[in-house]
Amino acid sequence: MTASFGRRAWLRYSAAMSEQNHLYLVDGSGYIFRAYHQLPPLTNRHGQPAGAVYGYTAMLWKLAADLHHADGPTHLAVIFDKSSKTFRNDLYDQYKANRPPAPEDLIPQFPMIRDATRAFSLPCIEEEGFEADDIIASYTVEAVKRGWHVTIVSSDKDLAQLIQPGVDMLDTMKNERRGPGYVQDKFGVDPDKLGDVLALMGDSVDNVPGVPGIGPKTAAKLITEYGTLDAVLAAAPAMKPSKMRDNLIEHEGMARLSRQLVELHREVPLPDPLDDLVLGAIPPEPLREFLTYHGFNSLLTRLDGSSAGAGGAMTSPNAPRVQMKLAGTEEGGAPKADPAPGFMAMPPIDRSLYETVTSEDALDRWIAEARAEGIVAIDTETDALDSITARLVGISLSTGPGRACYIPLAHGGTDMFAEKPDQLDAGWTLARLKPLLEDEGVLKIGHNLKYDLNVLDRAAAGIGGLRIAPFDDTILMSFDLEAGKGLAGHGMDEAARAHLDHACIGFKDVAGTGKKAISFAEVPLDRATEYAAEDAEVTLRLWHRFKPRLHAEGVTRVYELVDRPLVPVIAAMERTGIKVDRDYLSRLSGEFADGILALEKEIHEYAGQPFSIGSPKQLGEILFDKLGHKGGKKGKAGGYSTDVTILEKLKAEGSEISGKVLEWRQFSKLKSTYTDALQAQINPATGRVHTSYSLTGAQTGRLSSTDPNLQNIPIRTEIGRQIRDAFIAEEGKLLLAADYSQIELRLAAHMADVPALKEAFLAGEDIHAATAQELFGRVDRETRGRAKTINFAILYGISRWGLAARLEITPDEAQDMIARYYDRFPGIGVYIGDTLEKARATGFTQTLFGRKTWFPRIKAAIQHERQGAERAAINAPIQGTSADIIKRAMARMGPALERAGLAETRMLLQVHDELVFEVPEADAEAAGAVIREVMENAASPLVTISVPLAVEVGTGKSWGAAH
DNA sequence: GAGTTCACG
DNA sequence: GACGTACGTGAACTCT
Repeated sequence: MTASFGRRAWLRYSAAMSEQNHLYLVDGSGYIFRAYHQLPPLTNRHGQPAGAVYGYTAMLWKLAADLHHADGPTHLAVIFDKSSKTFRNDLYDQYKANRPPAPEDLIPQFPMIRDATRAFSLPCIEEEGFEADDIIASYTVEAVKRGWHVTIVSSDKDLAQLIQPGVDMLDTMKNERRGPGYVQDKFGVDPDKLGDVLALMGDSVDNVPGVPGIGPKTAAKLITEYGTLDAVLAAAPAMKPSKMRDNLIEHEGMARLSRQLVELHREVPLPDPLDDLVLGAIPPEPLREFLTYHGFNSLLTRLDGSSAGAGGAMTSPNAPRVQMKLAGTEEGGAPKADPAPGFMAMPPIDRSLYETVTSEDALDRWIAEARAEGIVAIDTETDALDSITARLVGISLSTGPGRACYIPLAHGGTDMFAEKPDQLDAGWTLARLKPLLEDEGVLKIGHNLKYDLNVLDRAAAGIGGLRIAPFDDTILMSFDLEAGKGLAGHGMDEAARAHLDHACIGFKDVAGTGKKAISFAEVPLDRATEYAAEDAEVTLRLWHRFKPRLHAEGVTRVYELVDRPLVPVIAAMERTGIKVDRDYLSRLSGEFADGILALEKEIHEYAGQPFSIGSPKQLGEILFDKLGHKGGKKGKAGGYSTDVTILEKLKAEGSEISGKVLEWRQFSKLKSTYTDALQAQINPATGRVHTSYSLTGAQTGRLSSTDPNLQNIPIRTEIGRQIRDAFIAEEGKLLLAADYSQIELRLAAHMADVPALKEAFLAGEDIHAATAQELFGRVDRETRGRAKTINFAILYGISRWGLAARLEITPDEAQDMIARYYDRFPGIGVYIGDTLEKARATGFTQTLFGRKTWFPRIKAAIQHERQGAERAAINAPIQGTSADIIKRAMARMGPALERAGLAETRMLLQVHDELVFEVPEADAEAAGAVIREVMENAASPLVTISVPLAVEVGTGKSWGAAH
């Protein structure tokens, strides 16, 4: 049989013999966009964007693999839109006119997707002047006439008009089959009435006008009631007077036009006869070639694995079916979301390829290679975690997959007489690398480059320091793409696991842990090379993953204009540090110690026994069990809660021991967290304290500060405030503190567009007093205080219970107050509603600068989790915009000061809405003016804020005095 | 390492 | 009817 029949002929014969033909019509064009948006923006082996191609290929694979299933395809074709102009544009020139142009990195994928189709040897159909929908409709009509089953592979709701007995739809991305019930569920009518419903409701995506004010619900109601669009329009004048009636009459023409636009053209001449669409053996060779070209390795593996046993695929008509079955169903047939480890644009990481660079020639080779590639990832190895004291131990570079090296510089410890491995001189190496690192034509990539910048700049002090430019930072890319999106952090190991499916060698694996831990300088060179070079290669690979995503996901602006410029700025702030008065702190520590001792005695006397006051467990037992105070259990572990609100309450009820415990807590907090800790943090070499800022620590885009945290130095109480006086200026200089006044409320007024609040800010009024006037009709201490609480509650995402607890009123009263606020400040309610709606629809919120924060729990089934996410989502755009603005100010500050001849003014600290500078006394006034100017105008020109941003500036010998 | 408490914006 | 109450952080301490 095979000898006398051609392949196609046989297939036609075999299809005719099967009991039930089943035609699959794939909406190729519709699929491209969904695959593009739903899949990560992968690149293929040639660095071309290919995410949509991969998604599409995987989907075809799965469909073809279903061939053998009872309801699988016997015939299959992929239909594409040929051009953007169709007969619908002649009907209505605005049709699809609001479509944004296809994303830049999608355009090259269109032809690649047609290639994919051909690689599967599948018919690829398109027709000038018609949309894919019309061709699909026409094939459907023809197939139904012949009694075939039809499955339309698409998620386009317009195509749901074709659903009927024997015709269904398949949404492969949601893995959902849709019959008539789907249309009923979703649109409230049968598929044959769907066109009328769509005509009434319109479609903003295709720019089908419809009738204003009529959405899916009303449209379905009308069509159900009157039967057809014509009947609805005819009946309109007789309807009871309403806006809807008026709209139906006024927009009758548009409704009829919309009907034509959504109508599918069902009589397009079929470009290929139905029988030619038969699906049979898929020759493996073209497919293999295609998969190999792109580097779709996971699919390639399946192809090879499955065809190995089916040798005669090309000659035996039965074999191909077996082949595809094996190929496509081995994993339950879900290749579409397969982030297959094999689908890396690059070969797997192979640590045996790394080179240890110990000669000048070898280093020069690597520098030349970096120049040739125009791109190099860099990572430094040191002997400590903090970048200010850490000593440079080695540098790793990577110029491409499998191309990475490690340059040891200080291995073998510090003992100058000990035997050390052969390695290059650090000073010579840095001098050699400097031109490369500063070469405008070579992009440098780091993962948390701020760290490397600090280490390298200090190590290169002898040669005038080191800049790195231009650069990209993959930790910031990760943060800007996915803040809040599940990953705990954005560190290299975690990022490599998440995005490269690769487990890096752990630091512990090379250096050990606990007592046996050794410095990286003690790690043998072979191990050190594997570890360090891997980090550089991983950084480079992460960059390849992230770079195309920045644009595709709309975060280029925040990355390039807000976060990335901050890296050298923050690095410089960390290196500068701030002077701290050790003697003063030591005196304070002593005073606090005395206070603690005296209080301890008193507390033990009240308790009638000694106990550990710092233990909430013991304290709870003393207060509630022994002394009989009431306060109930609260904590998760069943213990008593003894926090400040409880103790304040007890104190107000006359419990003297509670008051003493509060005082004791304040003293011991101040001593252990601040006066003692801060002294220990003074860098002996500089006499200053150098905090470390994290640019990726806070989901909203704020910075965070650690080791020590200089963003929570006391200020609210008089005793705590004394600690601020320990932060001082050098001789002949002053500290200058510049604060944004009420920046978050100002942003809320702008973003929610609240007229009353905006006016108050424009008039320079006391905003809490103005709020009190508006809410309570009078301003005094009490009403202003309440207004202030409510204003903050709004920023934080209000709940009646939260507000009730703060104001010590009932939740009902709090609810009334919230309602009053919404009433007096229209805009707030709308803002909250819109923000939540968008967060639920997209999964993220955005700042005015485009910063995304993801809220995966916004749809959590557990109420309090969901509500927590909602509150955070309400706050994030405001807190995040504020963070963006001060970051813009910081990035511009250095150049602005320099232009003004104030280069000696140094920025030291950032505390969310405050910047602290050290300035020569003589320059204080001029610097204050420049700083204010930069901060107040930091949003523009990127973003225009409709309320002024006010900045308060103060100076003094200490931070305390500068406020 | 989790839980509690408390310092900041 | 209970949930645990505001958003974002980091550090110190206790106890398992």
